[in-house]
Amino acid sequence: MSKISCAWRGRLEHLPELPEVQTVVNSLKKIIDTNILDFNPIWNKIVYNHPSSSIINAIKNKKVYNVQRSGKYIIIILKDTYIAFHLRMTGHLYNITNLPTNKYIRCYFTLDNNTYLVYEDIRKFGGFYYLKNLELINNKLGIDPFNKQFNFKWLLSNLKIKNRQIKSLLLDQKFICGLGNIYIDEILWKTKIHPLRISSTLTKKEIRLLHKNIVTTLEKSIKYHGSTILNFKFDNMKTGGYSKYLNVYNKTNQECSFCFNKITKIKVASRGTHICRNCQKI
DNA sequence: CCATGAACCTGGTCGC
DNA sequence: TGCGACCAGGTTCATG
Repeated sequence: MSKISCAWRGRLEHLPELPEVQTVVNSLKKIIDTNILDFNPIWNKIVYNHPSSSIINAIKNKKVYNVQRSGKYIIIILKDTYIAFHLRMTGHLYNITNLPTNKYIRCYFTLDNNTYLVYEDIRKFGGFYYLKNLELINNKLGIDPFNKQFNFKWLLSNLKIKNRQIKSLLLDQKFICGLGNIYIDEILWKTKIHPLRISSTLTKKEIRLLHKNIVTTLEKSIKYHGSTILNFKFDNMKTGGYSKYLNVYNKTNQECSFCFNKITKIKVASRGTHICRNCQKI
């Protein structure tokens, strides 16, 4: 039993943000062109915008055209229909040959290639929207960090017109989509910006570096398949490799790898926030 | 406009 | 050993 709880602890360590969601999307490309034979909503609130049982027939016999990412959403494109999954904190979406049995499976889709698309979630915060178009999702999301229009000029002008705590603003998916608690702490530490700094007061120089660090940090994490443990099973554990590159997140009381001062944990926008008080000054 | 906090959840941890 | 209190956190919503 101790082995199990240890595994679960590891599993909870990191939450899905843009790089993790992109990694999941990449791993689900293999379900493209399969047909959905059946949908089993195990937890009745798994579909955000409908009673889950009411969409079973609508999903049956639909072909998967594509799987892509919008912000932290996983968009599964079916004919005239979209499934927009959000993993929230503890969600896991994966394609597997043998249906696992555990109490955290919230729903699964049976595919016509003898595999299953399984959704597991301890805390039941995740789920999906069943949609006819992506308007609802698009209205929730600001610019994607990998959009060409997300450049230094965009960031400069948009930070200047806001008077918000920089961490709170970067957490806002309607401003920039895809960032979350972990990468924001890392990015602000790298840029030597205190998370409580007001966005409009950042200097050009800081914003230039901030822009660069947002893009490069996400790129590097995607390269290492994120820092989230993906498709967890006892006999086949896939782990994202980025965890070892984290500098401040979950490093309270450890040494800052730049100045060797101790990392402190504070509260910003009601989130646990990790900073080096020496590198990041208000 | 902006900040804060509750609600949604469950498992893990800590203090007694 | 166990029990209550509290924490974690992405997002939405209500409130000041």
